[in-house]
Amino acid sequence: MQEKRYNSKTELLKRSKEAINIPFGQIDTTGRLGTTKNKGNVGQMFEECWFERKVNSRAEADFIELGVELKVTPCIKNKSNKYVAKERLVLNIIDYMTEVNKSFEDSSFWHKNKTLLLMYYEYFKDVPVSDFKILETLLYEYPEKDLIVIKQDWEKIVQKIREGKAHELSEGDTLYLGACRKGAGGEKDLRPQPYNSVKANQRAYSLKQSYMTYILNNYVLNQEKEEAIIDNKILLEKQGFENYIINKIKPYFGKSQKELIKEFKLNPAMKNVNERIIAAILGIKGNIAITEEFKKANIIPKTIRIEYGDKKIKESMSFPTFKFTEIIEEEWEDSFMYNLFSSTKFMFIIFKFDKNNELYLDNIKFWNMPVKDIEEVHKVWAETVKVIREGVVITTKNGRDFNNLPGQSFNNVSHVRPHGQNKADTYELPDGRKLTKQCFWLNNKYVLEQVLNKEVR
DNA sequence: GCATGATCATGC
DNA sequence: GCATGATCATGC
Repeated sequence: MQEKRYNSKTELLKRSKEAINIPFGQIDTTGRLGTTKNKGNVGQMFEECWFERKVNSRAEADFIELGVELKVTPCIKNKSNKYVAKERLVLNIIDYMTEVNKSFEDSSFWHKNKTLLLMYYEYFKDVPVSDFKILETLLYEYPEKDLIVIKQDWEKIVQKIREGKAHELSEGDTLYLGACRKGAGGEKDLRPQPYNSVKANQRAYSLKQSYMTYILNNYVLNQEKEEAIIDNKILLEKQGFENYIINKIKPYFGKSQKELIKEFKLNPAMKNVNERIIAAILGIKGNIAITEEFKKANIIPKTIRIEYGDKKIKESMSFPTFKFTEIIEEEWEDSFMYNLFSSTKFMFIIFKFDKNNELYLDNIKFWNMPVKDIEEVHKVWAETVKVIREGVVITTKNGRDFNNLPGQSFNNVSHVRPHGQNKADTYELPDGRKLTKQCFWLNNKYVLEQVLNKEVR
């Protein structure tokens, strides 16, 4: 096959846009779509059938003459009928052995993925791929502000490999550019790393799902921009994202909640008053969670209140409820909980009680769950699925129902407990009975240990 | 005091 | 109407 050449990025972009709204089945002239389960086949089909290029696995960008990498990527409408990226965008596999000797500018990531031709298509469950259509396309180059963060993400990933910790890499370590697992994770997907004899899971660079959603909303669908926190690129470059935020809040450490409420003229009755305080300090009007940077990086703020003397945190930390009939259909690697803990960074807003029981702002800590603890959540998840499949055993004592889902004594990291509005707030079990909505919680002791960075058990 | 169940209150 | 953060209640 004679490969077609594209003379300019404009010509390439124009060609990509001509594919909008044409069902994939009409574009696929080589039968690539229906033949394999290879997830890459949509991209390969476009490369071959639409752009008339040979499919390859070079370290170079697909359109080598223009330095443009082609990515065909799915989006879906979420519950609120808004378009979101369906998944992270997986880029090239990280060769731990060679990447450590490179600088960002000559890294394999930058070499191949400097400019992306993004083609977003809408994905529908239970609909054949041949019916999918391209929604919109764009040539994407990282905005300067994002590139600062992406460089820092890359440094963080490579630093971990240099420390002999490639096996501890996690998507939650970084903000926009992640190191996501690639392959099933079994023995055959283990790769050598240069500074440790322990083999590490194969991982690939990826743009986080949250970042892909951001691109979709802001550059493809041209929706309204979110409020941004970062307003000083030079400081950001110098300090890094986390320290940039921490340093903005630091002058207020040690101030009492009362003082801060007064200073920022907040309504003390607001249930999220602690988060409002931090938002006010950062100079933003809306919620921290919906600012541009927090959405892009999938950072969830969580307020934590520690009893006097660092003794304990009263309550465990809750997460969204799950449907019993849905969780039993999940695979761990694609499960909600795995995705949550492997790709989310949390911003812990730490308040402490002093000896007069007065609450004061103590610290800010960015945290993501270490891989070994994600494995603990895996155990709780697996037990939960097992109990639901076998039929939840409910015993009633003094008018209270007790179930055999994994409780706090089952595991040091996480447990499952009710989380509904009342007893009538239920989901159906696979056998038709109804049970109060449940969710995963992080054990209060575990959270305390992570926040204080020491053993408390 | 802790584990576990239950439910309140606010805001979207 | 419901998700979510927060908190209370009970009994071992």
